[in-house]
Amino acid sequence: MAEETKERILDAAERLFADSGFSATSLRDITGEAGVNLASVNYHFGSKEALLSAILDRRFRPINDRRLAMLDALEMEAGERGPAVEEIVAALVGPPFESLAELEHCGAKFLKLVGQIHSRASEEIRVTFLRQFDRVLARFTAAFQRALPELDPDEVGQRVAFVVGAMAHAMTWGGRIPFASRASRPAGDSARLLESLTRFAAAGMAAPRRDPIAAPIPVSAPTHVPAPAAAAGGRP
Amino acid sequence: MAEETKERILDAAERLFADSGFSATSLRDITGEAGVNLASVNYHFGSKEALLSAILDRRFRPINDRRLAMLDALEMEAGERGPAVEEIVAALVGPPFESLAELEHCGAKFLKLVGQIHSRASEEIRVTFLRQFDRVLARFTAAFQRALPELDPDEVGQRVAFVVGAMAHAMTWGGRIPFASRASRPAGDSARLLESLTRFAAAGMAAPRRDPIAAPIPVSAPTHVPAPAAAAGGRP
DNA sequence: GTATGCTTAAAACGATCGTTTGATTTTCGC
DNA sequence: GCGAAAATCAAACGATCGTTTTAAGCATAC
Repeated sequence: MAEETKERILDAAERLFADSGFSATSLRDITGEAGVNLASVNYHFGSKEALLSAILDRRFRPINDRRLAMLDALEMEAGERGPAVEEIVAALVGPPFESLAELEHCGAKFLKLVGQIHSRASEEIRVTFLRQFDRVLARFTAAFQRALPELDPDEVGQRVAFVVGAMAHAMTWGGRIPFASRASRPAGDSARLLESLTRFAAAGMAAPRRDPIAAPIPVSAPTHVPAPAAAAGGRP
Repeated sequence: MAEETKERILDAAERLFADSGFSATSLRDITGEAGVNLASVNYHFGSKEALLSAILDRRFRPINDRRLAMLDALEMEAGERGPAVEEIVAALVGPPFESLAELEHCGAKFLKLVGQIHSRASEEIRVTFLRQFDRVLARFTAAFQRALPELDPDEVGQRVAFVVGAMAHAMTWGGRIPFASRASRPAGDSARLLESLTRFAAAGMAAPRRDPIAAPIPVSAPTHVPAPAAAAGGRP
């Protein structure tokens, strides 16, 4: 019954962390939900932070392994020229959604937790856990740079960050925007969401490079836009 | 000295919430940092949650006002045909970065906080605060749908969500990916980041629509990808 | 000068937090 | 069946949390 207790704790904590956040969830909430003793968490995991680390590791290890395996297969197949942008994007954003489909309702809670970790991670968690992302994203960034040789490498890195952000947001909110009205629209299944995200990310990654000569981009209309109300202390 | 105390609290709380999160930051941390009395928070704002609400409102109101003003100007200028995708994107993602530049170091902390709110917001905060985003994004989604008439409206909505995610991630992490190595690379100024984001988002928004007839997208190589280690309980 | 309204100060409140303790029960190789 | 190891349990620990209370400062209007 040892392993069962650990998994019950992991499941309950995963759901509660995703719903209420790490700091706002108490060990008593978790053990109460899991139906285990309060001291079990510290017995099996050592501390509350170590529990969070175990949650993230349990879900992300297979996802990242699969990402790298898919990238390996793509590069093996493409040979010298390297895989296309769309293929690399699919290898990056596909595995999390496959896991989501496999985990059914349970996985959805985990993806909400992922979104939190992306924005708020204590120093301890970041160094011990996100290290595996380091190697994943380093490899994917390199693959993108080879597929987009006309781009500045730093530009590629930034665009990878944009893809990660769009992916994290999509996983957290299911492709919807979490606002008051129309918040509960079904908006299609996750396969549809994955396809939209892949298409969006591939187009964004392959966007034309900044022309170093001509005007950069029509970033804002040349009309004068009246700064509204000059709130929050515009420069005096 | 009344207004000064309130602003000192707002500034300190904004920074601490961004660094450590809402739940992990105590009122004693805030008042200690601000150099004011502990009871001042409850006196001026009523509660800790109301303080967070005030922080978000102070920064976001001018940003959203400016977004809508820019969109107004664009639509006024473009006439019947409506503004182009790149222009709408610029009106959506530009104002937060302009505020970032104006606020100097102070604003950077706020943007980190924004990323947190995007993923972890209590029910109370969501309904009272995010309502203004509702009207902003409704208008921008409509503008995008007019600029991209060949796309399914739901598809446009999803892509807007992707843009929001990429933007939130970029604002939180400054266009870098928050991982162990190379975490402190300067990666250029915020103007460069804004331009990259705008170009990426515009290309993603204008991605070709899913062809309802042909094969959807080469989403994964047809080669067999060995599921690595079958970790985390592949289907038995 | 005194009264009044707003703001700050210091202290304490009850509650809840993560963690630890020590005893008890269960498990399992022998 | 026995004894050591593993696991669970109830209870408590010290600390810190958000909030409240009570008193003191300090202007301005009478």
